[in-house]
Amino acid sequence: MAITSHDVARLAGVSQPTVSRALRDDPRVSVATREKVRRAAQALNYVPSEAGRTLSTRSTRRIGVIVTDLTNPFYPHVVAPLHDELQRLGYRMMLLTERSDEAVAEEKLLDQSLDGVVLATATTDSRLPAQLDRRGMPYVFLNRDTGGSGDYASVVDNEGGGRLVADVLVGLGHRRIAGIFGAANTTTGRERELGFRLALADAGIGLPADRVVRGAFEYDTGYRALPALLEAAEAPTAVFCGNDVVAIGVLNAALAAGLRVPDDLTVIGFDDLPMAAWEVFRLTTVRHDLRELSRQAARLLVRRIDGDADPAGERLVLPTEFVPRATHARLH
Amino acid sequence: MAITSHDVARLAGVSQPTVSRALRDDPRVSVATREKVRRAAQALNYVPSEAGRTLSTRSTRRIGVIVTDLTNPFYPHVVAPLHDELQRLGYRMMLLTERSDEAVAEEKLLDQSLDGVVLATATTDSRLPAQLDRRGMPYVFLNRDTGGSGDYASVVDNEGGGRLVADVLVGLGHRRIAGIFGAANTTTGRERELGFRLALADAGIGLPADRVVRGAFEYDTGYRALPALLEAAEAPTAVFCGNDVVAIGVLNAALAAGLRVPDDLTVIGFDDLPMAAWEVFRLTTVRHDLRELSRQAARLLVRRIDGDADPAGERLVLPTEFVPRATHARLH
DNA sequence: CCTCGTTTGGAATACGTATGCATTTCTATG
DNA sequence: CATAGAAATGCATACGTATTCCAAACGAGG
Repeated sequence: MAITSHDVARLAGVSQPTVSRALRDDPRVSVATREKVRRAAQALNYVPSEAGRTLSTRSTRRIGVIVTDLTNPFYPHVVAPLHDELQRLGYRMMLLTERSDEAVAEEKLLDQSLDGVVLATATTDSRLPAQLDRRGMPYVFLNRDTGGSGDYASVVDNEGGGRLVADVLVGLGHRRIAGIFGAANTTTGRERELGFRLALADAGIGLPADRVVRGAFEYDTGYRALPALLEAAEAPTAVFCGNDVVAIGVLNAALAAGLRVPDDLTVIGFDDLPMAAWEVFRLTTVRHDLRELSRQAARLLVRRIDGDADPAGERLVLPTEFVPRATHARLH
Repeated sequence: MAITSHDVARLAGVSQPTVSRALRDDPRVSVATREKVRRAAQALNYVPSEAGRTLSTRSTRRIGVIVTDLTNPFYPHVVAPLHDELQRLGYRMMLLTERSDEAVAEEKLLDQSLDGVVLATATTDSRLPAQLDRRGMPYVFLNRDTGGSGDYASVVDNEGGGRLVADVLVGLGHRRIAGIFGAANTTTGRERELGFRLALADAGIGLPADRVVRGAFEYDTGYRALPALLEAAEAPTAVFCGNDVVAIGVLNAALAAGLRVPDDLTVIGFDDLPMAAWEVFRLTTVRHDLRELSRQAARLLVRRIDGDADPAGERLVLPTEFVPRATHARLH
């Protein structure tokens, strides 16, 4: 059923190696035969076998992208530019959507079917990076990393972003401030919390335990956290959320609870997903360049594969910017 | 760098074929040597080469899923159950996210690196199915198909769903009704429109051209369509949207235009994405079982690959159900 | 003690492509 | 016209795994 280069060779009246060379524009094959081979390949609808090529060249021109939950709107916005940039660099993207990092490691990453890996949902306790290191598989972190030195990573200035928000909230007069941060085993969660806490501390404001929630970067985290925060002795007047998806969960919970935003509650997100600008939300948030974050990761990985990256590791950090919309207000 | 079955064989003191057999639990290898080989493989962290196996067996146990725009929240909700079901069936999912169907065909689907394909974003004018047929590559349509007979498809009763909505709107007293349908080259768009029109016609209600918009199943389609519909001589009192994402665009546009939903305008979607239930939307819509739709597609494809499917084609149709929430109201 | 059948393992090879090396076919130059 | 050199193509082989076929070893029965 499948058509091989041998079939093309037979039809064109040349040898198989000549077909291989002709189709790859090897200068060693004459223009005449090149044309002849091309026509034969066209006629037979020949497509080179990926497996054969891989086995022969020991290179797949394919890069794996690990994402645990595509349902989270954040990731599609990462995956799309990643795909385009990788394609531009001559690689194909293979999206691996596993529930957990670990299941992925053994079977799929190390079977020589990938030239490199982008880790988009790394946790600080994952054993995956070590496994990849051991097998010499090039990889980069995207958005999250493990916080170790010597890593290759394209990340955001999370700490700076957290600081931005704290400064704004303090400037608006808020004192009873709550935080719904990301999971403690993610650097995005930790760094945003750190920056936020440090800037609050600079202003002499504390963040008591009953005004702090940590959880996955999901809608439900925000949706369920708000009622809990409101039950505290002194309800917060402002909430900083680990990302936009969590903030949107909070906004919906606020609506369910009959709270008006921003009059009764200021809500601030992180990421500035397209969704954040929707009229129903008009979410005040922290922006960073998600496209550039992804493109940078792609380029860094390819540099690493080519051996052109700094052997000591490279950590590319993108700046953040405060985006005022309609979910924050001065405390009255 | 890479460890092969030959390395394992050397360490275990057996031949390479024995390694292959031992790790695949071939009864022809004794329990003792099997254990010996296993330990050697373990010690070396051996992972079989995908390319080598593919070349030898001519089977990849890998299925491609074609989706054009992951940014559209509909698709992640299809991809996740698809991934799980395929995994359950012993296949790996490879997600192909190309802008257009055509770019995909030549290079990626026919290079013998896939055992089958799921088409989730087919258009009626796509040449891709014909190409796959020509090369004997098994495939199924998911959600959308091309409307041809002899196809293998897992779809929704779109026409019935369209009828449901029309009946409800008529029953609520609406007469000036608008439709924002999907693209004309998709069966989902066409069938929902057809069912809607037929049921309206049954009630003696027409659908004039200035109350009809067609466009991609995207947020922007709804967001931009509403202002246009409102400019008509007689503004509609109800809008049926081709899917939830479009409806959400309409809801945001309504908010921007100062229209109250459902008092000023009834809005109805299709799909019942999790997002539709969010408090900010509470979208009245048409539900179908997206998980089952995906699982069914996976099972159908695997049956087709195994040669167990009906050679005349199979078209599995899931029922729809009306989901009343808060975006519809009786005309007063 | 010989023979036959069974069990277990190895040798050889196929899968499809790419590439180093040998070979042929030109062209140009003496 | 002979020959060196360049250009073009073919031959042989490697890549890693799975499988077909064959050989060895072993035990049982006569």
